[in-house]
Amino acid sequence: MPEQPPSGRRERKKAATRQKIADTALRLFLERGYDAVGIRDVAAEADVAVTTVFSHFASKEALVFERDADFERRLARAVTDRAPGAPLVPALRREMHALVRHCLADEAAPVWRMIDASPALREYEGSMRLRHAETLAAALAAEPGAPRGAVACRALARFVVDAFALAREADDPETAVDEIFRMAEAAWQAAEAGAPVRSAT
Amino acid sequence: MPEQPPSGRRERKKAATRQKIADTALRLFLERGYDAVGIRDVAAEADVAVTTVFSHFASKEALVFERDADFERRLARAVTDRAPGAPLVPALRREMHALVRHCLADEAAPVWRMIDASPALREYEGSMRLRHAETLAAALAAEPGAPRGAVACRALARFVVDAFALAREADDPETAVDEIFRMAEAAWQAAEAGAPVRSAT
DNA sequence: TCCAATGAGCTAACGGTTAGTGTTACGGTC
DNA sequence: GACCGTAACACTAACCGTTAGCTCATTGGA
Repeated sequence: MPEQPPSGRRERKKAATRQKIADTALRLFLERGYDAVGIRDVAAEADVAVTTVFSHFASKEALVFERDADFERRLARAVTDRAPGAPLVPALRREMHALVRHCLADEAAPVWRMIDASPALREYEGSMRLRHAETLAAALAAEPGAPRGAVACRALARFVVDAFALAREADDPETAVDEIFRMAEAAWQAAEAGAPVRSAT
Repeated sequence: MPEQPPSGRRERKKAATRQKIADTALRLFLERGYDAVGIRDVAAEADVAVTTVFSHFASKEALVFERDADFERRLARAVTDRAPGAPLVPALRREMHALVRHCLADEAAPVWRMIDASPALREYEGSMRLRHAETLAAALAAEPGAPRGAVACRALARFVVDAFALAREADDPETAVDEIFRMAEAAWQAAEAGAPVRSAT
């Protein structure tokens, strides 16, 4: 395990720089609008070089979604860390309720308004969620009880992350989550019934 | 109907220019690789100005997906133009089979290989399909028989376009389409049963 | 103490995209 | 058949996100 050696000031400084960049960027974006702020503005305001920004974040859009690795982790854990024998889909539904509430009611509202206003950010979020769906699909495929095919797992995973996007835009997000998960539950059962995963003769 | 007036040379020339740009671009992309060809190369080879390229196509990626408005239309028509009383989901399934076959077996193979090789193109395809899903959702919502809520329509629509992406990547695309549409059928029925669309007392 | 690693910086560019400004050629109208 | 508005196209010159290539300096370990 050659992993912990650089444990000290170095790491702290790096993390501090990263945080400073992210905070500055978000502040500027909210103050002046995402499109009206350039990377060079962010770098200048955070007092770092442009290249430093890109050494911490892969793209301008990534500055906005700095915290969204949580989303990925929480969905996967809702599957893997649930009580033994607990049903799968309801566990995902509960987690999704929490995620939607979290991003919808919070002080996070201005951020989401900004995202909705920018096509670039919406597009970025879309492909980010797709990556999240693949992670979830992997977790589903690793489920011991009642295994479906890989395709069914990926389909359900996409359905679940789609639920997030749809609920966020719905008039009544809570109801929308429940509605979509009724569909997800049915789809998941149909995948079990219909595709015996080539193990039965 | 203020729509047909400019029917003449003007339109033909415009269409010809557009086609020449698209053909040139696709040829260059396939010859040298998508990333190795710049917009300036395309413009020069098609003997037009760079700004002309962008007056016909919204982005570099759009040059590759020139023909994919078909996809959107065919899905929507599979819903609206089917025989009266014919079941919805099987009609979509048949159309999806045709679409997958069309893009998979054809001489279109090199194009799809190119798309799969480029993150930019994959991302672009993703958000394009999302737009297609919205069109399909609108068609579903306009269905007279057994209306579901808008959320259910959007959810099914996304499920259907996701089917395309998943089938294209699956080992056995035909079987994958069938598998996913078994799930879709179940989901659609669950949406009917569960959400009475606030018309029953 | 010296070294290797690595974070951060600078300069300069590349490539997609857009404003701004003309210039033509077409199509409909008198 | 001359006339005018429109829209396609061209050209220049940039803007902006992103990257390459290189150097500097701090840090942690030998």
